[in-house]
Amino acid sequence: MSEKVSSRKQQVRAEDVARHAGVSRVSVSRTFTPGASVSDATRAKVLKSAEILGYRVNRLASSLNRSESGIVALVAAEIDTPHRAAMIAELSERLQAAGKVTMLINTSGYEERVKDALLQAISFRTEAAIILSGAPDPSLADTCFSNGMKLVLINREEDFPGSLQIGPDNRAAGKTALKALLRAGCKRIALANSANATWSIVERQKGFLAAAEEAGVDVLCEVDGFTSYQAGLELGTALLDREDRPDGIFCTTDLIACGVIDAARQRFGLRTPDDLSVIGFDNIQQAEWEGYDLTTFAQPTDQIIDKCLEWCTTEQPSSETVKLPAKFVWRNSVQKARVPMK
Amino acid sequence: MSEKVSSRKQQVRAEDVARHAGVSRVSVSRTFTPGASVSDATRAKVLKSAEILGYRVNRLASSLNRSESGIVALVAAEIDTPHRAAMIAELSERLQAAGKVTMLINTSGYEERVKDALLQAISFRTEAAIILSGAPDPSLADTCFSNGMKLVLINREEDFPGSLQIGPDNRAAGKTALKALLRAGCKRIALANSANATWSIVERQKGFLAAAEEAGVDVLCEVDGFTSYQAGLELGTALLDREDRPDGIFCTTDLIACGVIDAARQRFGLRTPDDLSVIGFDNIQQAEWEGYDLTTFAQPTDQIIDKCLEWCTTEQPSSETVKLPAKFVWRNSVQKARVPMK
DNA sequence: TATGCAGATGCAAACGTGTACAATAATCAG
DNA sequence: CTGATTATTGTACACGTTTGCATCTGCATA
Repeated sequence: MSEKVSSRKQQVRAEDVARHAGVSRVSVSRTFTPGASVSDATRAKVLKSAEILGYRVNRLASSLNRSESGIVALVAAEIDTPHRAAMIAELSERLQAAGKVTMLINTSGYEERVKDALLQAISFRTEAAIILSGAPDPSLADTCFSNGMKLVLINREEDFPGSLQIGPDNRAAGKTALKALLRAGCKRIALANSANATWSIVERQKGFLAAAEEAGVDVLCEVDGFTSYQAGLELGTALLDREDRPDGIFCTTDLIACGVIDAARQRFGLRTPDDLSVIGFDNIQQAEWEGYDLTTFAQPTDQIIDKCLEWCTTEQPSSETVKLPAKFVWRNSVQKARVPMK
Repeated sequence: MSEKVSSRKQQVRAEDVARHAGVSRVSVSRTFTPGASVSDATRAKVLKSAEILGYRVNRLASSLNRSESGIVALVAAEIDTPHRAAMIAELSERLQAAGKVTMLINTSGYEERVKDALLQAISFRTEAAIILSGAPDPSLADTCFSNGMKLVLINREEDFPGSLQIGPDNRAAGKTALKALLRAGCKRIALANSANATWSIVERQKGFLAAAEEAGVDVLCEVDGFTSYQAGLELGTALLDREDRPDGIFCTTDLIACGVIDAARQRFGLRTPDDLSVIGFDNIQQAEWEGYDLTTFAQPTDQIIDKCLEWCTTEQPSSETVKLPAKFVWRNSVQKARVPMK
């Protein structure tokens, strides 16, 4: 039937344009290839015919004999989380500006899905895969490399040869958080973290606890639930319900911090910063909201992305681990300093 | 130099696998093509060799002579906005489950970028483009169709032949919002909306105002800023600062509603629902947070996506406009009914 | 006029895969 | 054992590009 033919032939090819413009097929290709040699007259004819016929270069086909596909894979879980969403928004924006195309691969759920994601990326001959959550099997990474793909791990610092590992200096931030709480005069200091936390989130906890040990102060640790607002509510409730109620809490995530603040306000009638000092991490949009006004750490998103793009566009990039300082953002969820700096 | 060769030849091809397994190249192709005829012995050999060599079918190449690329474009602006992010998370998840691959195109900024986005989608022979914000030029849409691409417009109901237009029934929701405020006994009713609102958001406003006129009540209209929390803060401040301070506000967006509630609480010491009733729209995650506990409308996300996928996988789908009811979500930002239902 | 040169164009061969068709091997009924 | 049927494999071409090489044109230089 004719339907079969139409569903087969419906694409406009370079040859159609060539025939319409009365030039050879290669001239069409050259017209759309920057730096190729075509006369102005030919180019004009081609462009006009292409416009009329609605022709667009088939990048699937052109990727075949060019070495670059122009596609970059973004692998991430829980992409509706504020910080993750902001990261993806920025990354896709910048990739686009750099002439790349982003393929989004959602890996929420099983950890196994990172593997499937990378296999998919390989299938589409992605130039690079930027992994925002989780980490691949080393052998799988090798398969990526052997197919000419670059690998970026954000927020992972494990030893992973051949890739770029980049993220904030989580330990240093944890340390800074403790100092800030001490300087605010907090006497009973606590930490609220999720039991299902990412590697990088656990690093923040470690940095915080290490600094506490160094300073010789006890820290009340409450670890439970997921990295979510709801977990924050519960963690906050558990902490504030104690007899030795803490007066300073470091939350490993802004979402948790928001939950803790709401628990304090709605369930205990406590206010930040007067009754309770709270510090978060990520600087999500809600941290700026008037109801929270959260003192927190801003992820060095811009610098991370800068480095990402630069590394990915390098010809033969070498393995690299980059730790960038997270900027401490002073707002109003922590008591003004009572203890003077020495 | 050898580097040039390696950067050229580094991809593992079906032919390499064939040679390694001692079979013909087509047998490799058939092994990875569901339903093709290969003997178990051959398939086993091929799979083993493929595993060893790290071979993956090049989908760019296979898309050339199959008619389907498996790629679906997601076109959206401001993808770090809570509702948008949730939508993208769900969509990418479901597309993946349906065996599709999602290409994310960020169109924040100029309206013109929707055009570039679609041109890019055509270049990659995307099977469909799902547009979450903005609308394309009709002539451009035709180019899409002539290249065999399907078009879905979410949250647009303009007449757009050849595409699926789907979204919540915004007018009906506006109407429901007004009734709810009246039933709560509100005397001075207001509407808070952004001056840069989307088409669908304006529909909510129209529905609300139409219902008000029908009921013979005056509505205080405050329209300014962007569709953001900050705009909500300012709109709320402006409204609550008036002599005839409103006691019921419909916000066309949850983000605006959160801003209004915070303005009430932080700047005027007013609480919902006692001093003020507030209704939002979108049912973003923050609406559920204890500090807001916002009564709002849930977008029929699941049904929208169901319909999307079904329509996109239909062979020759016909133009269709679908309006789905938005579910009213009762929480605690609106006074309990003082006026009995009649 | 002959020589060289640069720009424009065409031919043919890739890129890596899927599939119609023909050819071969295996199976089975008689 | 023969012919018919089926399962498997191989050959050749198609998909829509880009690109190396060769050709051709026009033009300035010696």
